[in-house]
Amino acid sequence: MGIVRRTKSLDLLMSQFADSHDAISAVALIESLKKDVNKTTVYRLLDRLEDDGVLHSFMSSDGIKWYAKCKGCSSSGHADVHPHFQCTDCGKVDCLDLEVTIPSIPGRKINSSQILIQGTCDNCLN
Amino acid sequence: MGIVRRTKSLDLLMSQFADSHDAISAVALIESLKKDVNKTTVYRLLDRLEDDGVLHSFMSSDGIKWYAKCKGCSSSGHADVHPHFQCTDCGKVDCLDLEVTIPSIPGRKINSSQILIQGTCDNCLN
DNA sequence: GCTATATTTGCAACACAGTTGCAATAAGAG
DNA sequence: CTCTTATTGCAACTGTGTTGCAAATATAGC
Ligand SMILES: [Mn+2]
Ligand SMILES: [Mn+2]
Ligand SMILES: [Zn+2]
Ligand SMILES: [Zn+2]
Repeated sequence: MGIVRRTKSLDLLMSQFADSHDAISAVALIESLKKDVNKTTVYRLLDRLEDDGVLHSFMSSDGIKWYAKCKGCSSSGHADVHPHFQCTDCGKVDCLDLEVTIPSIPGRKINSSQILIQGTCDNCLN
Repeated sequence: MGIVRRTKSLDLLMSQFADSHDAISAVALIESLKKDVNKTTVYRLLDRLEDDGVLHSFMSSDGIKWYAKCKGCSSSGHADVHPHFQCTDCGKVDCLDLEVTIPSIPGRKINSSQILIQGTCDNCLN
């Protein structure tokens, strides 16, 4: 169930991701679009965009969902796997272009892994 | 705000963690204790036990909170940092005794990291 | 451009994990 | 045993996300 029609809501939502590669929380998206787009629509668009490989999502440790643009993913799968970094000072969350190797675990089959790193971003360090 | 008094609720809760080192979700704890302990009490005990370094917690990707026993932690800090593994077949979640190295990131200070690995557990593989 | 149709949307109501205020209960120090 | 204070249960609440359904609208075909 991906995106079929190019709607105003879709353009408004995607424009939120236009300027940067930072992640944006569903809650923040709903807040900044609330004049124009119903929250149900925001959630539904996010779901479909994730299905399409346009956005990917992850949970922060406080249980809220974040979205960011994919690079090189498609509806057949998310190939763009990477850790995420949350600044505990300013709250900004972004995707890290970083390879973290998960050692294989005897007797278990690993399908995916999510890494959330917390700390202070370069903006907040200075 | 840690645990001060040895209560019946506390014993009942801790007995859930007695037999294994698997993680247990807050939701599952509330369910299995519901005859004897109010859910508010369960949440409050879990908070305090985490403060005391007796339990540690983490979120699974569906946004629910899990708890497991600590090894060598105290109220002054959680030292026992490790990845968690969730079996997508049977739902079991456990702590991995495994060191994963997070490379340092230029311009950022890392304080903590959470790693959640998903796959199939040894029980479900056979 | 118009029409038909399937997709998308908004709304209200809901689900569900977790929290809060407060009065009642009970641990345990003395 | 008594008193103080931590703990508990309850009911009501918060916040994120979901669902059913009727109304709106994108767009393919003409
Ligand atoms: Mn990302
Ligand atoms: Mn653990
Ligand atoms: Zn920052
Ligand atoms: Zn399993």
